[in-house]
Amino acid sequence: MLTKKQKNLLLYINKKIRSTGISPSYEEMKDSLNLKSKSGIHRLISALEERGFIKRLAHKARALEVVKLPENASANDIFNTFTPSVIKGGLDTTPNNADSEIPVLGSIAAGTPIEAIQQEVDRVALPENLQNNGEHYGLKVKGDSMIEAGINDGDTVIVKKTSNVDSGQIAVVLIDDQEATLKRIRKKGNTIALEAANKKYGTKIYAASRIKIQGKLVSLYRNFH
Amino acid sequence: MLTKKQKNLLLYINKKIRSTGISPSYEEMKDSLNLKSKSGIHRLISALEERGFIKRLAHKARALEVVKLPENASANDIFNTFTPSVIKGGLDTTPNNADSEIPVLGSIAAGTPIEAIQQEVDRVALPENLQNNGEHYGLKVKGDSMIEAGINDGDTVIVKKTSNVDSGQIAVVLIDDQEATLKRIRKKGNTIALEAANKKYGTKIYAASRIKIQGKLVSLYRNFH
DNA sequence: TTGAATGAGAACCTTTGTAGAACATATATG
DNA sequence: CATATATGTTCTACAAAGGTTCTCATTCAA
Repeated sequence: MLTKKQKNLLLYINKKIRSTGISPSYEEMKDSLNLKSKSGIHRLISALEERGFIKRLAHKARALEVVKLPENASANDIFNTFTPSVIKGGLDTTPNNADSEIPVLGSIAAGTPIEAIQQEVDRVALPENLQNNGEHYGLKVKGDSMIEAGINDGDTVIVKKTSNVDSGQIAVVLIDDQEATLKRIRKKGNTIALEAANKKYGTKIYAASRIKIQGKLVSLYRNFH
Repeated sequence: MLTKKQKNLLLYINKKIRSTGISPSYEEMKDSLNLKSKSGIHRLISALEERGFIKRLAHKARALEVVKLPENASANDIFNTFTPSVIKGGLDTTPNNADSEIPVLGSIAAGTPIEAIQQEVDRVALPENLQNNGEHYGLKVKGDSMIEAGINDGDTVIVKKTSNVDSGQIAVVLIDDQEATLKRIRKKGNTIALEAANKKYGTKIYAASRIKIQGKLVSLYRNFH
């Protein structure tokens, strides 16, 4: 349904809105696509609107809204150019189980501002046994702070949205509404300890009021190349 | 409802859109079906539209949308018309999940006789980006010999059936047709070294003739409780 | 031979890139 | 609050590249 340019612009607009809450201007979009004239953007915007991907208020500044995203918004460029040499035995027929996919929201690590992880960077399939069992989202892991728990830099973790996480489990937490991190939590009275799984990083203890538990680690996914 | 060509084209379009988010052009579709002229594609597209499988915006570039897929697609149908390199028209998302699942064959570790891993113990969903890319199977990992590569006891690894594994990659190998193991391989002349990722276990070197490479590690799943 | 599937390529339309004028909206300042 | 200025949006125009549609000729298998 979309050309490459249209898709790139759509992803840029989406990213901009999700990370800043403000629509980009034509000027900004022009720069982001390395164009030298704004009129190209205008046509792309019109094409996106025509195809139902965005809505806009005509003649209003920065008044764009993303309605839907393209089927696959991630960097599967490798897959695109690769021609399989082995044929799989059984074909699958396929409906469309977009419903069983969850968004991968971005990278998480100590110090990541929460805004930075609101942006969808990929989509992964949600394993069947987790479907119908609450809302989930994916996060890309950055850094090695959980490496001794077998969670490596670049892994995708699947997190169940809940604030109900037992002491000793691994959770995504938000500290002071500021930074998001993936750590093992220990509840001790009115405090919560965040334990890294790497001797290089220590355990930090916070007042429970400073910590918001965003979700519980339920699954992990890694690709090898 | 559909001819072979129509079905294959439909599968190709679907795959392209789902994997890249961008509709293919007539030129690209022409190449994928090994046709020499775009006019054939035009006729196929019209037929697909007439039958309600796709929608398009007339006179717009790359403006196709897949509405539904054929009931079933067998490997034979594809073999007959596609050249293997393009095959797999691939459907990717899958309707009935059974088709997008792969067997988990049992546990693998040093010492496991090959028979022991022929038995299916579970099924897992195959991530979408791997679905059109060869035959895969899952294995439960037993033991800690790869722990420094972030592969823990109890993890499920997804393995692509192939004997084409580069030196330095992690593979499932069969030693003397007897035992199966998951190790990093290093090819050195006429020998193959199997490296564990755990200081407790050493590297073993075998004559290449004793080793059969069963597959390549492509992905890993873990569940937390 | 006959009909369906293929092939070539011209004709036509869309997309993209360029530039800049015209007009509307937001923001700053007296 | 009025207005100037800056920032944004919409439009026209032109050129080149890329895509789509069409007609007609050819091939191929039954």
